[in-house]
Amino acid sequence: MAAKRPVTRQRKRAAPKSVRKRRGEGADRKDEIIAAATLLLVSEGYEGVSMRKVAAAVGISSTALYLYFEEKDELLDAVCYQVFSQIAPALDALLARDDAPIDLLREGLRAYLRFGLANPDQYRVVFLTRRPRDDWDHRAPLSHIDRWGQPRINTFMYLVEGLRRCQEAGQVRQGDLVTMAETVLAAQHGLLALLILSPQQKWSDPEVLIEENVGLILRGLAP
Amino acid sequence: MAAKRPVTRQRKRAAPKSVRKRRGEGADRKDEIIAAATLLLVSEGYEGVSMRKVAAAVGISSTALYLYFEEKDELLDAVCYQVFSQIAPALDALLARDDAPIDLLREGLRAYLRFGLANPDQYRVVFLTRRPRDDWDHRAPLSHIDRWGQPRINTFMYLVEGLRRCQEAGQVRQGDLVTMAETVLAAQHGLLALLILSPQQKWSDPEVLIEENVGLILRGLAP
Amino acid sequence: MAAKRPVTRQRKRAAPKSVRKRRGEGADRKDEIIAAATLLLVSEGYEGVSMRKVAAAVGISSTALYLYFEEKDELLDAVCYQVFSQIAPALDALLARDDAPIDLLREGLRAYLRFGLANPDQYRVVFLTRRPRDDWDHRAPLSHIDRWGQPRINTFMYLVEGLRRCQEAGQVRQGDLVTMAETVLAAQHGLLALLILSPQQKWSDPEVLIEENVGLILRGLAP
Amino acid sequence: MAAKRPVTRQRKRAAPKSVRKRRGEGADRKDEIIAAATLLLVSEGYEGVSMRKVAAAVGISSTALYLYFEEKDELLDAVCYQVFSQIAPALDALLARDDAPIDLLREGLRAYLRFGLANPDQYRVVFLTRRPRDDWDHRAPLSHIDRWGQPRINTFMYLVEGLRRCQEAGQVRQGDLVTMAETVLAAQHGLLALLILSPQQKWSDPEVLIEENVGLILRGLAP
DNA sequence: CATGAATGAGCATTCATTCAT
DNA sequence: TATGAATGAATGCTCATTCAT
Repeated sequence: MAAKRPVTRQRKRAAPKSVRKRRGEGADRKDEIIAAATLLLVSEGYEGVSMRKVAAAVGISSTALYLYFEEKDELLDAVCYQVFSQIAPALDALLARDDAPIDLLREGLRAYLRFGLANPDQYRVVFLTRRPRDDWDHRAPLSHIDRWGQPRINTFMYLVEGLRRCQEAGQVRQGDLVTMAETVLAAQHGLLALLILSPQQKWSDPEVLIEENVGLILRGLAP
Repeated sequence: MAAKRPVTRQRKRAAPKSVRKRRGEGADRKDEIIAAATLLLVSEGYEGVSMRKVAAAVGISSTALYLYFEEKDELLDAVCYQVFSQIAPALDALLARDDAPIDLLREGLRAYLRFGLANPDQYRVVFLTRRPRDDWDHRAPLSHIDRWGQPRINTFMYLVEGLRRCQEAGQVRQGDLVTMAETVLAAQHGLLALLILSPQQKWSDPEVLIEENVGLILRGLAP
Repeated sequence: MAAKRPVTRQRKRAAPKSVRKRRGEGADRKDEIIAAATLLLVSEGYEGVSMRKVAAAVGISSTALYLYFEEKDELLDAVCYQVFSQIAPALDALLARDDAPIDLLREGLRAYLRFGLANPDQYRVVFLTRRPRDDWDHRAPLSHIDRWGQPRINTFMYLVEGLRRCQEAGQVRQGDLVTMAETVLAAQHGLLALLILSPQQKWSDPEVLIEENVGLILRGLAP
Repeated sequence: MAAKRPVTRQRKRAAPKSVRKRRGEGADRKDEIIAAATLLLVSEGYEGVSMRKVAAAVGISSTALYLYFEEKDELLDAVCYQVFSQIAPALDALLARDDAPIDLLREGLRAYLRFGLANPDQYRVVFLTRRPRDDWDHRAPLSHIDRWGQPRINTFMYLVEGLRRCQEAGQVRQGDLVTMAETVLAAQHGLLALLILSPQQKWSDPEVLIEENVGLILRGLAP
């Protein structure tokens, strides 16, 4: 029933908007919008997010949305980025601990799955949707500035780093770190994909699947 | 009072159709429709498939679609079934061989990945698309009659069966077969999902990833 | 994993017509169609009658309907005529009895209301719908040939005749018979209109309303 | 309720894209829409009213309709309410007079018929059209707030009140007021229905029919 | 007699987006 | 900064009807 954007539209986002915000009000409003959209995304799912609904939720006209975001996709991007940036601190903290690397890896693997299951819609938007033009690079440095000048954090690199430490500690077999990380990521990603895209299936208990997944990966990585 | 008049009223529509679309040829037409829908599904995603677009692609009126499929979901079902039915024969052949179970499992795992990579669009259609209403049960018996009385083959059960034989032969650790199969499936599915949904990423060489994936899984499953 | 049910779904209508009709069955077929349409009209209401549904109910293609009726309205006409012709015998029988005219009138009034309530959809189609072109004359003779050469019976004239007899017997006040009949008809028609067009209203019990209606009319007509 | 459409609808097609329709002016636009819908309802019947047709008649896009009415039913409600609210004042005035109750009743009965005959289209809209979902209650108090919080006036209750006064004055027979009112309403309604829905019939003179109708009713009600 | 295939018009409603103010 | 008004395109689906066979 929902009408989608006609065709694949060009991103006009090349030039940053540089909204001049006075007294910080701009940013607040923007955050409000993102919050409302996030809520919608979470409660109604991807297709349930429409500009009208977001506007209604915030209490402004839909037109006003376009003051902050040039188009729907930009808003969705913002929502996802905001949510995903929440996982970084956890992984950061993990990396800072001085437990055995293998234990940290295990916890990191669990954390990733838990995060995905806790934010299925965002995960879906970011990782399970084919976007016409995808400007993301999983091999980018952990922390960097993206091509639109936005600061980004690359979760994949946390995994690479975790594996590197384990390798150094002799707790993980030798081999190319990136390939290894890709394989591990895939194994995790697949579980999330199944659980998120086919939620109506009678899968085993998520907690059990998490443990099985992490277990399989760690045994598979053992030297 | 009297009952009413019979008969002749003005014809509303007089104009004869000048050019007719070519007539359909029974099953051929149906296949044509399925093909067009598949193409659309692949190129525009689930939400991008509308009855009108399919009709336009085939070159018939959207109304005509309803001659062949009672509703949109039925058409989509047909598309998926057609794609899916291509996987089974290969797995069937595998199960028939009498090599060591672990070798068959390894080959099966490779075959699954190769099938996915060889048919990325179809894989995406069936396994990487969220269907609002999904009537499919991954735990159904390998060969069974579905609720519409149609014979079905369940690829997931090939995996369960392969694992069972390995377990019996002591080549795979003990544990719940279904959970184990789900975990293995996830690991494979994830690789395909990454490669198919983000083809523009600079992933490692597919053959290498296949071997890494299968290797990780088999080591992870070892007793 | 399994994909979905394929292709052709069961038609709801189970059996295609088993037996071929032989010669002279044409009229029967027509009656069959009328019967099916009547059933639909009654069970689903006016808007629920579509050519497709009628065809499906009879077990023929919708195209075939057009062999018997040039268009939908013609079929509906036939349905109504057939139904309304059922009231004539009852009124005929009434007229033939030799009770006191006033008693016959009373019974006739009741019969009309009961008939309308028993066939609300037909009543609605015939008397409560404004048809673009209405070729009917309430002052036509009781039994006559209409302009298309069809035999017709004019229920209004039963009323006139009933009133005439009462007048002759001194049981009804003097006055123009047609005007009087129109007034009586109106009083009855109005009750049916209310009950039929606003069935969800909490009207008093129909039987009570019938008696009240007939009572009001008879007292109003008294000399 | 004259057609207030101000107008200039001629720019329908001629206008190139850049030329905008004249902007609406709040309530005026709403009234315009109601007027157009009323016209359509009157000329094509309930089923003939579609949002598209209304929009086309007003000269705006069908989407714009939803700016003023949340759904079709809401528009239709507005149409009926607007029409209906024209009857009340006359009856109100009547009730305020202190003539003999029976005389007021007689005048009220005449007034009702005259109103109907003077506004046949509106009468038809409100009382001779079957609404799939009808939220009106003829037994509601004379003046009340309906379920949408709108003030409503219930003409039926004027009749009940008139009858009550007559009963009290011993000028009308005893009996349940509501049933009696329903019967009287029916008798009047029927006359209007006949005259309005079958205007091409050769009915007796309306003035004569009015007097006959009122006479029949009053004699029928006499103690 | 009958059908299978097809059509164009129509339905209510939702969408992202624009633009003058 | 914000809005009210508006739009074109799209959605799934049903309708009466036609026409070649």
